[in-house]
Amino acid sequence: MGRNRATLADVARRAGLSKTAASMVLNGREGTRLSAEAHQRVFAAAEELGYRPNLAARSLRTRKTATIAFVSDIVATTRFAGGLIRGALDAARERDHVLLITETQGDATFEQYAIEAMLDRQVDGVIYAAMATRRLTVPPAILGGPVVLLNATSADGLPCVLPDDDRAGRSVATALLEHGHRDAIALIGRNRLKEDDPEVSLAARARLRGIQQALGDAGVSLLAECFCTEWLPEHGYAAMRGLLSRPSRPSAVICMNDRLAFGAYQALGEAGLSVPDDISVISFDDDPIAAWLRPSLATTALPHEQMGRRAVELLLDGGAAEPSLVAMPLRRRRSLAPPAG
Amino acid sequence: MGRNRATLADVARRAGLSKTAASMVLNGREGTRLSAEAHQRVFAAAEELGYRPNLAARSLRTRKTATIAFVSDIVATTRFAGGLIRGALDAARERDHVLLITETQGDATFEQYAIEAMLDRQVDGVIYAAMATRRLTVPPAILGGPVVLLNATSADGLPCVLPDDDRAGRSVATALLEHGHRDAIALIGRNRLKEDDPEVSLAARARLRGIQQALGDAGVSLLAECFCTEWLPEHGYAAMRGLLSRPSRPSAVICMNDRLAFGAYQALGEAGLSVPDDISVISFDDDPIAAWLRPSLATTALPHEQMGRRAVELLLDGGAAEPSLVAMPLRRRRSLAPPAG
DNA sequence: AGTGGTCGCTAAACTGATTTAGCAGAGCAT
DNA sequence: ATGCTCTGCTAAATCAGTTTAGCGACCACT
Repeated sequence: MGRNRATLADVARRAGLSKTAASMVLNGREGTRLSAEAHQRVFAAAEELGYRPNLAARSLRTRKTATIAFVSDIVATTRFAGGLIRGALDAARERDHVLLITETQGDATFEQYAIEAMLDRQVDGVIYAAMATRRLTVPPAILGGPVVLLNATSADGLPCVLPDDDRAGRSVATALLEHGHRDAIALIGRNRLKEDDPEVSLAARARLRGIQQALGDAGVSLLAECFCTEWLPEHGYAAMRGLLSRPSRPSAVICMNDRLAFGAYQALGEAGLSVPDDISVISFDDDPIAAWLRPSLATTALPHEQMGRRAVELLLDGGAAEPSLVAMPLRRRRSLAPPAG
Repeated sequence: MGRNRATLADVARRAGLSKTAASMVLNGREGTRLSAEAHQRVFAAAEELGYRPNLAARSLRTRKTATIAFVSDIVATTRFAGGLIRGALDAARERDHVLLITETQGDATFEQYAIEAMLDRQVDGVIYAAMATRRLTVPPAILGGPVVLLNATSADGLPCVLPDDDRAGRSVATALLEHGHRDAIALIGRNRLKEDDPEVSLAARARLRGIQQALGDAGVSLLAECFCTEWLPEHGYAAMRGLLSRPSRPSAVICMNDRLAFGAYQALGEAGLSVPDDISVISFDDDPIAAWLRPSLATTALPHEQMGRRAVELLLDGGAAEPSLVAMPLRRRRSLAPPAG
């Protein structure tokens, strides 16, 4: 790999100048008194030789590697992670940086190992990402340099990037109100653990609060709230069946995420009910399935790409200490309609 | 990041030995004549100082970085990619290596840039991954060192890792035969472009061939074959509606991937037909939705994790030149039953 | 003539590791 | 006493850059 690469010494020799001169010219150093002709010769020589600096050698002296560590618990390899990484990659590329990615799988030994491996490679900073939006404790080893938390916060007040779940909750509730739903709105996906323990989730509480605020402002209260032990399709299915067995059927349902909504759709389909004519459905995340469902599912998108991008920007360009909240856009789709009758 | 790290010189000084001695001891060099006591002192000093070698410095000398480039067109950030990366990460970790990940988004300029960025960092080798299993042309820049193609082949005969779609096709067909389906099996997802142009897809042709062979061996031929311009839910939906409008209804349907099957489920649900009592369904990929569908969808899993792992093994441990085929396990689920009546 | 400043450039130190070449001392045979 | 080998260790070169310190030539001014 990369054998036979021309070195700075080669360039200097060809240009008939010293390594010093070549280095300064190629780095565009101000204030050197090298002649225009010297500049020409160096650029020409570099061009002819296809010179590219050896970054290992450079970083040995400068202590900069133009490399960022992206450490995540498990985010790197899930469907939710794609956007985070893509946004980070894009922003990194724009700044001539590159990403060293690892995953700890929630294992402390792996984490320790991963962080050491990154630090040994002299990364310029660390992005520490979590799959579920939550509060976590940052391993002390990475506190020696720049760190940004992605989809997470910590007690240390480190810079962090979070989705604006609170506002998303309000958008979702407001969308239903706008369609005329009022006193027959049900909620699927209440979960004490997620709501009460910030180390488990920050999203559940924020989404719930947003929903409650928007409904409260409109003088509306929820018809029913279903608790779910997990936010998976099967739980949404069970919850929806529960709702349908009650005397008063809801006109609209808010699901705490799209997978619950997927399960809810299944239950509605089996019951012979139509979305949105009988019941409107709206949720959170904008999982790919949301657009595939029939009818397509209205939801608020987790702005993964924006978040990944923001994390890199915060890390390299510096930024505010308070949490950087990224808006979750509402995707208006076919699952919304005014209440029947 | 990593300021104040102890250097080898620090360790040597503390041990009362030369850098040479310290280096040799810490690298476990055979044949040095350093005393047992010298070994002790070096290890103790390294331990006390928390010494970790600076890999930039080491690689300057050794031309090894213990870093692998993972370059993909778009795989890194899609739901399908997770496993590839995870497998690669695991195998890399086991060999004390780390992954530098980039995505080209199919853009030649980005690709050029990404590859240069990796080579500038002296990576030990490149894994070049594609989202769709296909044949591609490798950029010449990476041919200077070890390369492994992941989910792709090339005309250059480079080592590559592919899913065994042919065998998966046979598994799928065989599973239906085992359930007693014979002359009423339909296929959804024929696509000339995918089948005929290896630069678009290798999977379509291989899956089809596997299916045809297994059915042919049993003396069975397909009841119907539906062509789809893409392999998305909407196309599966349309194809299934088409099938149901024909005089003879199939007893089982093979879908070329799970997204098509998802669409087919939707059409079946609307038509009031039951899976698997009225029609069995089986497909390919083992997308997460396959397990979430009701009833759960039988499918053959793309062995992403295994593939990513294999790529790293091939790259670092060397291996056969012929394509390394990874088996696609059959996931037997609820969507299979004997034909009705 | 001597002094000082600017211009255009370079030698050498430095980064932190690995590796080559070789030195000092002990033991042994001649 | 000399030469030889073996043991246990080290000095210095090397990798490919960046950076510091400063050199020689030329000019202007007193």
